[in-house]
Amino acid sequence: MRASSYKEDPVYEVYYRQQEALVAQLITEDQFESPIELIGGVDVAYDETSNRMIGALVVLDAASLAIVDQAYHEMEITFPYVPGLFSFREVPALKAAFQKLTTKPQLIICDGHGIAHPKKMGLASHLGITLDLPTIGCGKRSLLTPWDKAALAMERAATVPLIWEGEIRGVALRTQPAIKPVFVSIGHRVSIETAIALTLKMSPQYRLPETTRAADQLVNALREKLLRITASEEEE
DNA sequence: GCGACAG
DNA sequence: ATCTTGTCGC
Repeated sequence: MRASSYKEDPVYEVYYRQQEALVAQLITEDQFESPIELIGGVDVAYDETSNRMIGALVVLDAASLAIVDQAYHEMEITFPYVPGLFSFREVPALKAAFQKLTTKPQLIICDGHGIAHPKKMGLASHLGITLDLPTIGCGKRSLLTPWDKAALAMERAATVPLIWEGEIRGVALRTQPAIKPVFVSIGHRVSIETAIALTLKMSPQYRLPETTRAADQLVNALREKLLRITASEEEE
């Protein structure tokens, strides 16, 4: 497991310094009231043509997986996609969506990493600290490559650690037998054990957690609506 | 020097 | 992320 180098673009210096300040507030152990019954999922969609984005947050009942509440926020895109600074792009819209919720979740599973990030400040950690809420990072691809693919057993719940600078920053986790794993890490105020257990609980049937799938569906429906509006304005 | 690089 | 045609399988 090679500890790859991580380059910081001097252009974004101020944001890297901000990440260092945020890491000081990071909590990597369970700190919440049990039981967790309401879990949130997030996703963001983009329309580069209109330079607008939609952040969505869906709240599910952890036992039934039923949707309890949902909210979204549309706004201008204000930050480019830069690997390592992803959270600065998505947090503003997600924070605004969170504030519109009637029923707040007790924890959020994010579409992106937590501390499985070169500076331990992926989207999940940044959002968790911003909202002061427990969060789990659950990405579709690892940012900390490479990982030991051959060591990951085929059965559901199999894991293999993601190592970075000699530390276990997260795990590759198979949520379904023989299916490509997801990459789970501590976001904020949860242990890795809790992060894995809740990710599995919320992924009874598909590769991705139901929270992520629900947020994904909402954001795609909203995006279609946004594109129709953008198109009709261009006709005028 | 080039590549790799969450969504 | 978004774009984008077909294709394989339950």
